[in-house]
Amino acid sequence: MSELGGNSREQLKSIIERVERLEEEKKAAQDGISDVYAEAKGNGFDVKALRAIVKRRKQDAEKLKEHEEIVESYMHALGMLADLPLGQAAIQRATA
Amino acid sequence: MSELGGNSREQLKSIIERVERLEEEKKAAQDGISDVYAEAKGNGFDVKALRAIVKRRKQDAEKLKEHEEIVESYMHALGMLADLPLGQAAIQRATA
Amino acid sequence: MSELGGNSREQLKSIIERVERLEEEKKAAQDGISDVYAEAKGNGFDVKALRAIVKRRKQDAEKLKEHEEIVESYMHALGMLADLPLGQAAIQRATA
Amino acid sequence: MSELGGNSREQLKSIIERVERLEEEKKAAQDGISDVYAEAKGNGFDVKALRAIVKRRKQDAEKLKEHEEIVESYMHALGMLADLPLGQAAIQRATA
DNA sequence: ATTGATCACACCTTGC
DNA sequence: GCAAGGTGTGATCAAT
Repeated sequence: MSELGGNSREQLKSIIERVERLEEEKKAAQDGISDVYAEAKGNGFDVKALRAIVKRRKQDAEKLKEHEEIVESYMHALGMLADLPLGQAAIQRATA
Repeated sequence: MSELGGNSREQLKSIIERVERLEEEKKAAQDGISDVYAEAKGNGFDVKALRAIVKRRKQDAEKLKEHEEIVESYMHALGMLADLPLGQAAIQRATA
Repeated sequence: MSELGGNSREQLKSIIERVERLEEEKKAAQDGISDVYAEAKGNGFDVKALRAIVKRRKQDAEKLKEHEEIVESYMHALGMLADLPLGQAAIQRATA
Repeated sequence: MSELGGNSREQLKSIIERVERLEEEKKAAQDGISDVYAEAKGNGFDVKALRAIVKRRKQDAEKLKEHEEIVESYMHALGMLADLPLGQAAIQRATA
């Protein structure tokens, strides 16, 4: 059967501790979210609608990011043209 | 259509901001976990085994026991599996 | 551009047909498995446990043993986990 | 610990047998696919290209199915008109 | 029922 | 050509 040397043993302990620490943080964040919604509900808000808003905003952010990456790639492709007048025009067309 | 007064509007803004802040923290924690495992893998650890350790430690002892008892009872009901094709094959391999 | 003679064309057709036929069979088998589990669930069986049984039986005994030895050695290297936060908590729960 | 009565025991055995039988079929199909490609390779075909063809044909089939479902829903929506002259015209427009 | 994470498997690619 | 590591896909699982 395989055995772990003292060095690996320390590493292992560190890994487990770090993961468990992070999982606690993750759970804390999730609990916080639940709390916020619970409080909102107590103040008369429609929690389902709130979740829908958050969801939509996240999707919007993703879409924006995606778009910016495309623009980015265009910019890069046009890179060597960027400081010339006609290059400027091309960039304008690509990002319009 | 329903409208929100200035007060509720402020509340709403606060709710969304708090949730989004917490979701960022949650994501950061998850990313951190992935990073730790990736690093561990780079150091030669068996990530699957690491996950098994964390899971085992997290798992409610009761629930785990329950699951294992069900599996156990099924195994028992199958008479140690000896009369099923794959069971035969497994036995062959084990005794080869 | 490369062209296929009549002979190769026939071969090609045969290859595609055979692969697609086999992929249909594969999918049918997968669907059948899902059906069996769904039916079992309807009869009150714990599907997760059933999957665990099948998995355990399928698993190469060697490989399973290997995995468990790694987990084992990790557990051992952690000195039975007693000095980690979640380990403490688990002990608390177990002895409550 | 939970025990299974004789009736359930029979059911359980049947479930496991059926699943394992289906998994064998699934594996046989997968192996057959690999064999076909291997044979094709031996006959000078580019396996990667063959896979691409099969993949594209599957995608096409899915797209077609999707399209037909939409048509189907239109047909259904127009259902009560289907046997009247003007209804026929509407269906033609919807499925064009 | 929906979503995100994990897992298993087949595939591809790189290095030898 | 093969073995090994990375990638992608489909299924399962957990949490919501």
